[in-house]
Amino acid sequence: MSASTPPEPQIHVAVDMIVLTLRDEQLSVLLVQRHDEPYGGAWALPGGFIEVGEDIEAAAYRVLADEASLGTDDVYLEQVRTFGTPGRDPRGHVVSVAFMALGADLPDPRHGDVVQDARWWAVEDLARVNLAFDHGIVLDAAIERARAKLEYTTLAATFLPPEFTISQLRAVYEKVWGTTLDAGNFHRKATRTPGFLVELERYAAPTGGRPARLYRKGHGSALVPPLLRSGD
Amino acid sequence: MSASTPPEPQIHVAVDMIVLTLRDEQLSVLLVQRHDEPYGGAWALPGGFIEVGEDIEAAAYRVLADEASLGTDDVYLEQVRTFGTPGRDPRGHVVSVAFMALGADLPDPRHGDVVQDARWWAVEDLARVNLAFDHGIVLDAAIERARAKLEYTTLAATFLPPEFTISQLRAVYEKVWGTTLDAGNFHRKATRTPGFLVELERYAAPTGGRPARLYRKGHGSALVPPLLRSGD
DNA sequence: GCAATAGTGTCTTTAAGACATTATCTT
DNA sequence: AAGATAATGTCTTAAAGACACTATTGC
Repeated sequence: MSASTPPEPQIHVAVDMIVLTLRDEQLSVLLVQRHDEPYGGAWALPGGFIEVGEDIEAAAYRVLADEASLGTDDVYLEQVRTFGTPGRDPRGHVVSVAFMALGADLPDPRHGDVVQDARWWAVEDLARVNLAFDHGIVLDAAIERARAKLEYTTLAATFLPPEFTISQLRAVYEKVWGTTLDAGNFHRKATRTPGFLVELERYAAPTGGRPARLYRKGHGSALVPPLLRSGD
Repeated sequence: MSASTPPEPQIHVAVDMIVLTLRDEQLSVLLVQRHDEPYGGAWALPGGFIEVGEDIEAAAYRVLADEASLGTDDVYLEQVRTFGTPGRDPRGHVVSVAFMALGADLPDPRHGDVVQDARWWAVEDLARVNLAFDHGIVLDAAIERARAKLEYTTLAATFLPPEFTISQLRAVYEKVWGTTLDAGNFHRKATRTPGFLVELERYAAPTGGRPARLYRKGHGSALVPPLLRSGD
């Protein structure tokens, strides 16, 4: 274990990545286990310091590549908020720009060079996880952002492969929101909202029932009127 | 945040304030005129560097006090986004956290110690203004955030004094969105949305017509279902 | 045939859009 | 009284909720 550095008279800028995907029907987030102090043994969001002259988004993609083996095309990336309360990192004043990264069925993290232990955690199970720094708050902000954006954008499709069925799309909403939705009403909403979906002439392999038509994400980004959670 | 050691040459962290209010029936933003290079003579968002050990929000309030004579209770403050493209400030690598600050009928800026020239600009007239740095982009992001938040939150009331009429509230929407709304339908929406308004037993001084009932902001923060711009 | 999944149709309810109408003030 | 502004009411339309029903597969 390396000797702890004394706090320098400098503000450091970092990125924290909240990588979300659906795995085994569960909304899951990628966490890495810390081996150094502070918070040795605790789980943390993948992150890293921004270098001088480096763009914030570029740093975010760099961390995704280094710590999650994810490329630019694998995820949708969006800034969530910047956290900079002085005491949040005991080593010094660290200002962190939080990003959420959403992707379809992302792979298990490779162990190796940079990261020792990294794994997906179901959001549902996070109460049992000891999170480093203020990462619990950061995580909550990102998850709430993702949940809210499903309401008024077409972002749900980023959790799915390029071609998908309406049932899969509905499952995204249900898993991310933790609710159930009426299949018929959801079908109507999804197919009649302009720009949401592009109907294909192909069908998914049947799974013990009528084969489902395949769709692709449409070009629209807004869902007007929105699809509200409130209705349950 | 977990991996590498921070680099030597510094990244500076700043806050940029987008202070919005309604003045003379127009959505307006506070800008300060620069006297130093770079961008000497151009107009810029009020802003300042964060000091080591200083909270980001605290820095935002400090800038509001110094450059706009505004206190904590005068405005609603919300983080918008963080801008950090390396070339945005020719003097070095500056990462700026943008905040929007919304207030009711904010006063003219005092000239003096810190700021030489500061004034309110109608958002409508901004096309004619030479803006420093990337402040045009920052400003656009904040204005769009404010416009969007009127749709699904009760934020419109922050542009008004504690007690206000429904017509004044409607005017907020109309001026911020640049649209007109049906008075009757807006009245229905405002009064029947739970948590939006608290009805008072008092009336505004009549202005050549039936006196308008006074309302106070309710405790709700969300507007469900939202009040969409699309309808115009 | 039956169970399972996908998709459509129908009725009801909610809420918005487009007004007309009434209420209460100033002049 | 006329004009202005505020508030309410009514009719229509859009869209969601709550289903029932049909369609197409595997077994």
